[in-house]
Amino acid sequence: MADQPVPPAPTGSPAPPARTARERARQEITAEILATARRHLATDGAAGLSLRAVARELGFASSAVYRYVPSREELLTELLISSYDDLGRTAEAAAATSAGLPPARRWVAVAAAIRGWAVDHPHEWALLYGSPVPGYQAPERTIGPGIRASLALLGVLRDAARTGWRPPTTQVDRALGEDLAALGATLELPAELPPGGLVAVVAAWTQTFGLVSFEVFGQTVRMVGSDEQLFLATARATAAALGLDDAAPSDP
Amino acid sequence: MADQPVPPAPTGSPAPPARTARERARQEITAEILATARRHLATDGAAGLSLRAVARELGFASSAVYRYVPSREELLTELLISSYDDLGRTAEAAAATSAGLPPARRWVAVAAAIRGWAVDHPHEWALLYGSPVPGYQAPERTIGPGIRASLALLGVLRDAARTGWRPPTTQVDRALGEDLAALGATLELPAELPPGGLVAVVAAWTQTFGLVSFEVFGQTVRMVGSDEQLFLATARATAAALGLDDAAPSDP
DNA sequence: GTCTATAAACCGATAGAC
DNA sequence: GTCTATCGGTTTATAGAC
Repeated sequence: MADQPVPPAPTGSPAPPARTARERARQEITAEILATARRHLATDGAAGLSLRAVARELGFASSAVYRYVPSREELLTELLISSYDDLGRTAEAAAATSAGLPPARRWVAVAAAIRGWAVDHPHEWALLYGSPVPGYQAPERTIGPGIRASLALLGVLRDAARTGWRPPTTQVDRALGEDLAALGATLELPAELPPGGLVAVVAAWTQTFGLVSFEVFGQTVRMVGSDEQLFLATARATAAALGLDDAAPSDP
Repeated sequence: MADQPVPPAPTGSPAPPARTARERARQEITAEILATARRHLATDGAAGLSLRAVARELGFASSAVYRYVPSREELLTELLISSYDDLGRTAEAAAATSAGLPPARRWVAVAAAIRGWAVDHPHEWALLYGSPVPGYQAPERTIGPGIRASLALLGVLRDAARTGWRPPTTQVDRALGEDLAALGATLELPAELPPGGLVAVVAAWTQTFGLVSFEVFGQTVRMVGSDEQLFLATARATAAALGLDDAAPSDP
């Protein structure tokens, strides 16, 4: 559970100009609060997240926390965003690393990266993809980070589509077809890709995230000996169902 | 939210012998407690379920509840089991009703029944398939009811396999192959069905439940106009990926 | 079988002294 | 910027009278 201490320059840029010692301390303490809250997710879940408990563990009064975090709601939002970003970075890294591989291999690689993160951070996965937290409504600004991992996974298909891949298609009515066409545009899939092909994409996406949730939430417990092997085999099956190439293109 | 009052003979058997008025009252109050607790899931989630709140709403002292339910844990277990059973019955009914249809149609019918139940009972779905409740470990006796819906869905494949259907197969190593063979036996799938074919079955299963969870938990919000149409199209795509017949068998 | 009363905690949020 | 104190709630669970 060695959480990274969330360095002062989270965007990876070369250290912003200069900051007062005051502000640095502020950011450091805020980061500590977030890290502690993240740890508390494991024992109490998102619904049981308590500012007081965080303060207690950090050794200061509950009221002091309010100097850094305006409310419990905001703390939850920050947790949500930083977790989405962490998962998103992981998925994007796998997509980048696998850039040269055949599409089917890339699909499995990115899916496996998402699963790996989930298994390493089960309580954060629960925060992101589990039951909604009662009384909490995620604000709009969580949407961007929230789709990063999915975009990274589906980016594999976007890249494959650029070199001619087409998914199997399903018959859809006009209304759904239009919705799917818009969705395809958002994913930057080529316009030649028929809306009916997006159905298979949605199926593959939900298969991937669905099995991860099943595993993390204990639904597959003791079903097979190695959940990882089952996941990988399933990801390969889904890549095959999508018709993705599993071998390098036939140019020498 | 008209919950059924959980009739005294939940197994459907022809009303057990005779019971004292005492016992009847006991069961009725217990059922009322359960129904109220189920309603509370909507506002506070499973993690926030409170015996006291249930007692307050029912108009008696908190300590009185302990005459009917031994603990909060047990109440959660009863909720879990009765919800699993309710969903299971729904899925089984769809499987029975669709018995004469071609396998692909049956798959869609049972999947749609599961989704329908989830949309009608989102908070119970969250209890069954969402984040684990912190500090609560479901006892063994929840497993039986817990797999009813999945068995009903996969029973469509069992029936199809009896008339010759075979799924697309995926290469698996020996260890996973053995695990899958055992799983296939549990599902009463024909022994001729190769273990590598079980991978596609697992994928189809996780796709179905995964999309339902995505929808119920708000992950697909505003993605398309009709979540139901998207679900149905995806279920058809999954049935096609499994290679299920979509037309009646070719005997006159 | 239901009640009151109680123990021994917990929570978010704020006021105001220092 | 941190503290104490406080408001106004909340909880599980038990003891013991009726």
